[in-house]
Amino acid sequence: MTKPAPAGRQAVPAPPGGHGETAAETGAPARLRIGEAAQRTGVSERTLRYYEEIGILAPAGHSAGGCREYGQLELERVQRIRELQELIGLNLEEIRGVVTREDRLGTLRDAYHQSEDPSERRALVLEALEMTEALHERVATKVVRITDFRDELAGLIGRYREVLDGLDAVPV
Amino acid sequence: MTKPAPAGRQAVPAPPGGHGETAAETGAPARLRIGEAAQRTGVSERTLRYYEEIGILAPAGHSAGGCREYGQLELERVQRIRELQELIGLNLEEIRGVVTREDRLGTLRDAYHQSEDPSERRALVLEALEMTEALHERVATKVVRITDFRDELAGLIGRYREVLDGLDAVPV
DNA sequence: GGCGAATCTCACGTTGACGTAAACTGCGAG
DNA sequence: CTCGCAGTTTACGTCAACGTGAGATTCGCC
Repeated sequence: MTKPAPAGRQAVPAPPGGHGETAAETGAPARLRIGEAAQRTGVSERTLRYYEEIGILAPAGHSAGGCREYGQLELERVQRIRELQELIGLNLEEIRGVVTREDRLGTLRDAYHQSEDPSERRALVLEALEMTEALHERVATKVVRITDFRDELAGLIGRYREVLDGLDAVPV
Repeated sequence: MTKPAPAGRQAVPAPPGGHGETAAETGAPARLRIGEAAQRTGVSERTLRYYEEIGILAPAGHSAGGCREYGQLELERVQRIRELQELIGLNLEEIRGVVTREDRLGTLRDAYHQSEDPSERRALVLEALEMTEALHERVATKVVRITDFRDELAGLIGRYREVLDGLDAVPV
């Protein structure tokens, strides 16, 4: 990581497209190489390669020479991964479970899969639904706990302020 | 960890005191040895020793033979540490910063320190206040982000349900 | 087509937070 | 007194999630 980058909540800036030739013109959805992809997402290049290595993030494609290329989808996926990792506290193994299930579901939307066995498609959606519900449950619990904790801190701050006022009332 | 223990939100059960001899009688505030302390807090004995090793949790005292003894305060402190660790995502180094500052402030409450330099006491409280405010800020940000994420998941669940209903409408 | 910057693929190193095994000790029951 | 258990110190092992070169390739600009 060369530049820490506020790590805040700015959305991943879409790949360039300076004036008019965004994607609809070129057909190619504006790909980034690993260096810039790393900068935009705020992770290291090594991290992107590692994510690929363990199978949670594949580049959108490769250049003729073999350089990884990432599109908007992949950048957002990195954000998703980081969110699950830092915010929820999942490890990459658990994250793999989440994203692969989402991927399998994503293939459903592709037209050439519409012909598949309907009951199997139902099973896929159901599986994704159940996993999402489990994740939601987990997150909801965490929201409650962390909210409580925040309020405790607020109370603590109030008491500190009182003590401080008490001390100020009796100056040196 | 021998018994996983739901890891939920039950308060740390106070050390025994079977019938009437809680603490006011014996003078000693009901100490536990490391094995039971570990069980009650849901961490391993190694973890308790490790916390001591890195200076974030000292046992209340030792038995004649050198066994560590933990009281209610220490058990709660373990919970606090785990909360900061798992819920907020602080590492033990950061946690050390939090708890030691709280400790230094805690000595203020001890009567025999009332005589200290008032301006120094003010500085101590101020320091703890500022650190707590910084932590509160950090936690508040996290609350917002994780709440958003939870709501996103809820929306996702809704859409999955719709898709599923759509599939069910066209039975096999 | 040449050159410096960016990427590539191994492959070993690191760090935090413990796990785990070994050898020793204190102590209450039988 | 001995057995056995819970506890102690010391020290090496582990695992995830990358960090960090080394040496070979590729990119893109002059």
